[in-house]
Amino acid sequence: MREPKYAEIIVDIAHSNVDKIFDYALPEGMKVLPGCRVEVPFGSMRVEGFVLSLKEDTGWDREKIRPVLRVVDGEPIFTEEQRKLAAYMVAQYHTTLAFALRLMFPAKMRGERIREKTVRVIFLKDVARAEKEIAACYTKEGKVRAKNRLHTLQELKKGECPAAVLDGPSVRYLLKEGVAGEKQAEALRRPYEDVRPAPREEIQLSGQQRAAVESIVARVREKKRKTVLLHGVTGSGKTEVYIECVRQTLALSRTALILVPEISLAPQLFSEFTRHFGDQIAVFHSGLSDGEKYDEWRRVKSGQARIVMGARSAVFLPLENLGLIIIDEEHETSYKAENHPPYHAAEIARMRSHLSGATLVLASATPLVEDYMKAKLGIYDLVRMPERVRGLLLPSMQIVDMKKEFLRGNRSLLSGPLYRAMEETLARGEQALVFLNRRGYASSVVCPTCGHVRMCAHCDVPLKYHKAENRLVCHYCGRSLPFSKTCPECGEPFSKLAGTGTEQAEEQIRKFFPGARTLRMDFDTTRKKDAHQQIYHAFKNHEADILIGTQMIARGLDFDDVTLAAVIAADGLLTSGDYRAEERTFSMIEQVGGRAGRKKPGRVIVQTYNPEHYAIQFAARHDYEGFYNQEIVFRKAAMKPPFSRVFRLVFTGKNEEKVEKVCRETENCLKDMLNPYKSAIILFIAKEAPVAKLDGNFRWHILLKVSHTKQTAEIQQAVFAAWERMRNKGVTIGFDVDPYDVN
DNA sequence: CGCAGATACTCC
DNA sequence: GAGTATCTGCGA
Repeated sequence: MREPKYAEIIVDIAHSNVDKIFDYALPEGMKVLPGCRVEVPFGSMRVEGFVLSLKEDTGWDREKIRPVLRVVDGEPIFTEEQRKLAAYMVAQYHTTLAFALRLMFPAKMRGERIREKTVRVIFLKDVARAEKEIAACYTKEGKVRAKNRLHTLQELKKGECPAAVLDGPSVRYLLKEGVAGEKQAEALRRPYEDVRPAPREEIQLSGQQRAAVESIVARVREKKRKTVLLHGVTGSGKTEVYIECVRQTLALSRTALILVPEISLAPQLFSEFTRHFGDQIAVFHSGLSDGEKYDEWRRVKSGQARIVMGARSAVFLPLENLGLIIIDEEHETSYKAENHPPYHAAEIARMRSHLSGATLVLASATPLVEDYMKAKLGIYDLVRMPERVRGLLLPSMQIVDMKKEFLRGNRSLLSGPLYRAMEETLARGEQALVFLNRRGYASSVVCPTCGHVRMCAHCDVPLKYHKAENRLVCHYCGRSLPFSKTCPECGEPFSKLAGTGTEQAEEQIRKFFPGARTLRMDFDTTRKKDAHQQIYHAFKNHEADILIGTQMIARGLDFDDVTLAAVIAADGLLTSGDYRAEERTFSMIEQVGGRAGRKKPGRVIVQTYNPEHYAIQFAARHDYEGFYNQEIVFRKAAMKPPFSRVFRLVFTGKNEEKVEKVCRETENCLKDMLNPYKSAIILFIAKEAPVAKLDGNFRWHILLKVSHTKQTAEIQQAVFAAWERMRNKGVTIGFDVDPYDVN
């Protein structure tokens, strides 16, 4: 075969103007493969580009062809599978190929802003002389007279050693004498170095767990491209099932990917995996340092790591010969990216499973209704684990009507039943978990005279009061200002705090139970690195009796002594306006409740102003099936997803009139284009966004709800066309499909 | 006509 | 993304 002379290249500029293939000439002798990056001249610039393929000839005018200047990567940095994934995203989310390819490797690799870390390593060159040197470290009487040198020699006898941990003068001496040599060696930056494999115990699987493993592994073996929905109640032992499935997948010489909502919130899942698989695991999430990301990526790329555990972004890692993808807590919202592009990790995983023949497992105690529907329709295979391990029962649930509490004159956070339950729990020396989905001390500050609510100067949202700092904080842009009681509108010297957050909840609980030790886990107490882990371990070791927290205490945490879990305000999510509100309420109660009674019988108390609400009622009975049957009827009646699809365009900019103008123009433009699809359109509105201003930017949006028909894809293309036509007018336009958040 | 600002096209 | 060519509106 003749040498290829030309390369097809995508320049690394994320702009639709240049989102096409460019041909470049390969200078004689230049070695490059598809998947490598190269540097090329582009107009008056020099840019990085991705080589898509090589060819012997070009259809372009030879005069116009310019040469590749330099090869950036000796080896491809993305696989064929990843290229197809990127192409899939271009079609689904109307992004550019360059942008999609950037998701496939750590961002700092662009422009070669990160490199391998090397350390100076010292090793023994002359073992015989080293022995002599060791002998010389002792006096005739056998006393040590050169302690540092002796220690250095003894360390080196065990094997080569980084210079940084040895005594400098001794090393210099040994090098000068030719006893030791030095070299540069690569050092991998590893996250969680402290979590090391421990002797592993044999896993004893229950019958239910064994059945689940067998049906999943059978699909891995057959390379059956069918998604499995693993519906296992909280405490049904999913971790052991994952480990056993991964073990058998590795035994089939294939690799495994485990996605978790947030790695810091899955500490025991991670440590269990490390215990079993040690260095074969790579960890990947946005919290890693750039160096760690780069090195973990390379460990995956090189095949050193055959298991990946990571958050959403890990779905793009270059695992070859993928056999199994597990999405843990598949109902979690963190799997959805909101933009750039607005992908859902499960969608990408499904595509990967299709491309690689890997088995995709979606696991949850409370699956998304759209996924459960697919299981019911036979599109997914359903595997159930309805029982808790060790014969434990699901905790008993009690609903408390807060309207009645209010009428009785109880204005505090804790209802009578919850107060008594906490009292009993503490008396038994057990632990309680209190969930409240609002952080800070108070959720708004109101003037009792004129009714003025303190707002953020940059966002259209009320400020929250944080007592510890005595400041008003915006939970959207993060800005804060010192708190003053005086109303800035009317000068009234007092103000009223409304709405209880976790900070105040902790304060109230401390007042009620002065002897109890409390811990709080929310955004504010977990800002520091490893703070999650610290609070988790402190509570697990029973260094506190009550844990108060937001969302983050609802997920996969495992505490043996927790026998009471409380949901303070179950209505919090019901009023969010999101079409998933009911589903999220159900799953939140089930998840929080699932923290109770994992080793001994537990109970759950749910406080609400809507005790009759079906989401709360079904959760109280642990009846997912019942909830699903009701919810799917409502979804269908209201034509909500999965019976429809929602497209959203968000317009943001500093100039209020311009934002509105561009939004209205887009609306008109779309109106014409959507004419042929009138019958499929359920909702089409263009208006100011619910949060009309964010971080100084004004916001408008277009919501388009379309029934699921064959035309959905065409309508999506029309939305993309309108988006394309309206861009570059000084207003940023964001796009989202089936948004989780329409604020 | 002259000029500025918006818009369109090119880059292998 | 940056540089350049082309169009459009408007005062003179």
